[in-house]
Amino acid sequence: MNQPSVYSYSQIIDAALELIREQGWSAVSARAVAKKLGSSTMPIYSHVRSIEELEKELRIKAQGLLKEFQQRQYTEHTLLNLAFGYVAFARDEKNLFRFLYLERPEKLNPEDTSVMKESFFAEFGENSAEGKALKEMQESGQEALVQYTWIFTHGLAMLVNSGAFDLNSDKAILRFLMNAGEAFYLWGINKAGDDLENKDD
Amino acid sequence: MNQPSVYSYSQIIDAALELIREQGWSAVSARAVAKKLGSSTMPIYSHVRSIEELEKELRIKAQGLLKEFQQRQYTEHTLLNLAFGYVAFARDEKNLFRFLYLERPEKLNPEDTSVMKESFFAEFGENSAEGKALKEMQESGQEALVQYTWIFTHGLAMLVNSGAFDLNSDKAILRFLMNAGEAFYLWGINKAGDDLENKDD
DNA sequence: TTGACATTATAACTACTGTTATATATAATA
DNA sequence: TATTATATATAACAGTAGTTATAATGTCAA
Repeated sequence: MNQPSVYSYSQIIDAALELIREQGWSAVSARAVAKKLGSSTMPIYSHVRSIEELEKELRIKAQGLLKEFQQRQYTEHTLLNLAFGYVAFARDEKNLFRFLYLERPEKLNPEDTSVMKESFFAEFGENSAEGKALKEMQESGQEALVQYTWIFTHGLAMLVNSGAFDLNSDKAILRFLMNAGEAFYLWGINKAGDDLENKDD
Repeated sequence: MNQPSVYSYSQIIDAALELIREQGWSAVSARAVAKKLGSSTMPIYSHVRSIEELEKELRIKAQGLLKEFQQRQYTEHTLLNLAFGYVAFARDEKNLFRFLYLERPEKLNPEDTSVMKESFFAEFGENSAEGKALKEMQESGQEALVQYTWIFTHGLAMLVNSGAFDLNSDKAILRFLMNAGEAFYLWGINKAGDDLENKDD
């Protein structure tokens, strides 16, 4: 009794995402997506209530792509993979990264840090000497260690994204991350539960 | 032979800047500035060729405000003052910071790092033991040290700006910065001119 | 084949933008 | 005082945005 839609939901999302990739979020409009799709604006509005809703869907899709970057096995270290994936995404998908975190940011979900913490301990298991030392750190010290790594990773990603740092080679990025991580780690061991615990005042 | 203008250049800039402060760059338009000024759009165009030029002027003005933040003497340490001022600006002038570095970024001027490096050495003068140790580091090691500090500062500023970290107290910000700086510094001393020098491959 | 209905295209509405042409008012000069 | 240059206001132009009313199209069911 009806007619099959010729433009699918995913076609629309993909077209819009491609627009962000190529020209950034500011290039996304109902008409621009339609043009990319070779249609009028109507198919878009039949799959999505508004442009605002389209934006939400695009954010979900983009976050999925980021997740892919972060879940690849660049190294043996889970935490390092997460951090490197984040920076590589900022470098290789400049407009998507800008869309997610710079131009149209929403509140950073609290998971971001807790996930990093988990994988951090998954990495430094009970085998390594580092793992043992880490376990002896206070809870607050552990959290702080992950926080510091996260802050540094975020900073590096922004600067690489903006072009302030031109890190074409993956090795260079990895070295930055490893060096910083090592610095924080060693510092944390020495200061374990010392300066770290009195966090707010 | 002419009439004194009732709306001055600085009045216009200030009105526009206030708009950014309150509602972000996206709220700035010829008509919006005029409304804030209680005038028509004409006085704006008599002082400024276009909105694009207005944006340039606003960026200069905003950068001046950032500089003020960075030049205050929060502590004894010049580098720490620079870093803290940057983060405090990101926290206290959210929309101005977003205007400068997030929404409408331009290429980061290379000075940013070189300035930090200079003040870094001005701080750790020849008096302190740290200063001496620092001098013994290779040139590349010194640069890296400043880079790492800069990256961390940038990351912290972004996260504080976005609300991911809610650091109301100056002390908390200072502790983050000092801890990270100390970690990098100690790490740099140990590794002096070791891993640090082979920077790109 | 015909009727009903979903999908799509066209075009319009409203609201906003930067910019400018025109008109008005005002103050300094002759 | 009359003239003239300038500042400002009003209003318009062209372009864009989101959204939607209307019309055309095509497909399925009877």
